[in-house]
Amino acid sequence: MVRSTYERQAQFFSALAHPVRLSILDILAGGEACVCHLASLLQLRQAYISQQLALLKEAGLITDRKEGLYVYYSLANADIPRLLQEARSCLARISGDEVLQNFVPPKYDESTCTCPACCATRSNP
Amino acid sequence: MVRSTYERQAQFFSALAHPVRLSILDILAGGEACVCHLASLLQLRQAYISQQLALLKEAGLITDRKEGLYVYYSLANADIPRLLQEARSCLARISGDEVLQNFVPPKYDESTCTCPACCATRSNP
DNA sequence: AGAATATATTCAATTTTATGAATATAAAGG
DNA sequence: CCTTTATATTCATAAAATTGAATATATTCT
Repeated sequence: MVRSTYERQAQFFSALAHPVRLSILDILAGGEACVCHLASLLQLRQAYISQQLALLKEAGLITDRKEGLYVYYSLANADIPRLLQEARSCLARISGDEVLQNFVPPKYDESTCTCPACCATRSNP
Repeated sequence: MVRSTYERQAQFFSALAHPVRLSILDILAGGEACVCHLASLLQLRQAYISQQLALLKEAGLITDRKEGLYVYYSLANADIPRLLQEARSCLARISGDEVLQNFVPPKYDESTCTCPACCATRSNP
């Protein structure tokens, strides 16, 4: 029973153990986003983003909301960004890496996002 | 450069994404321990424990100290237990699991440890 | 030096994960 | 109804992680 608890914890960390998934979580920390938006910001194929989103959702880290053709994803819990930041601080101390210590999630330029949802919003202000 | 930062974070989480490694870290949170002690408490083969320790050390999570035949491992940083606890809380909230919310690392009965180091200490108080 | 013992490493086999490519699904609009 | 379009899924392959077995290393003791 203790063993299975550790297995769940390990699964949780596994879901976080991927650079693209971490990037997605950091973006979602700024608010919900649709698949095409994430694909545009990260410059990755839509199908690939969908795969990672499915995994994050399976892990319970994100939820989704449908609106017409779009599917908007958001963090399942508001504590997640704090956990990620704590982990980064911990890693920074462990490795003595100042860059990591002062790491802040990159600020993507939303105004140049080429995703359909963004483009539609821009033309209909 | 941001990409490589995310890769390092992912590697860090990967090191944590394993039930046995998490168990080891929880034990080390209570103080340093030698390989035979860990093997005895967790009832796993010595070679297997050594493998996991090597991985944790490579990830920078633990350090080691040699003393005679024994090698004592300890946490590389005092914040690690807190991070693990935060992660558990986060997972507990996400999954709504009360058991996990109130999870405390199991208390192993050190007095019945059959490892040579412990046995030697018991006979030489 | 040789034996005993705690720990580390290497190797191989299995399983899991990552990822690209292709395709399916579902909603909206004409 | 048919087309378009955003998203999801399936499949195949490559890469990586897991783990058992065997063996190597290093330290202590006689």
